[in-house]
Amino acid sequence: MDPNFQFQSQLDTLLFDCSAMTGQMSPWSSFGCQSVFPEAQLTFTDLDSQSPQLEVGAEVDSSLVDEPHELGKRRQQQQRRLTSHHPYKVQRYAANIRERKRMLSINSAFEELRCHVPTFPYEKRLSKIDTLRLAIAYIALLREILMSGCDPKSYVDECMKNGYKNQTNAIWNTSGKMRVKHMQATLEGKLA
DNA sequence: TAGGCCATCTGGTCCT
DNA sequence: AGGACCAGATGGCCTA
Repeated sequence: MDPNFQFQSQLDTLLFDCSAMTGQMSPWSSFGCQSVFPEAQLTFTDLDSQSPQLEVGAEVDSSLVDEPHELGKRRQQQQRRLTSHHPYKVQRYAANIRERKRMLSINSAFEELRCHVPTFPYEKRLSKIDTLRLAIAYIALLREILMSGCDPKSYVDECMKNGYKNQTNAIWNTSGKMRVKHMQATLEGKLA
């Protein structure tokens, strides 16, 4: 069997599987967290069609030309890219797909994490770095509350009045005290 | 328009 | 050897 054809078949399978998995890339997806941002749920096929790389004018298998549906088009595109390619390019293309898949899974995890840190409904989407910093600060605050043994609400009240003792609280970035108020509301709602 | 954020590609390194 | 992971480079989009 032609190695290129075999490789293409494997890629087809991979891309198709990935399309089916859209929105379920993360091992945390069982949390049922819905992303508000559709771009975070791009399929690999979408990404594939956006890829500017490896556009080489090559022959297209005539047996694929008549395929009417999207899968046929995708196959044609892949066929164009993969046939008559240097083996290195084929390997590189496969590596790019794996890398995109890996990044998607990371982004999916970020989406899950965003769902677990307190933000305002009207607040703009947290960046990745803000998500990480806020998560760290949130965990630190929860730990402080646990260690203090105080009532969570009164602890947050105390923080509002006197400021924080712990320097990690300096990381409450973008919204400052407003975010603390939101935390307070969150704690009241969740711990009441 | 500059800066921030992001997706993607790429080559290097490490691991299995 | 092949895949996973990582970091640098690049270009697009958006916002102040």
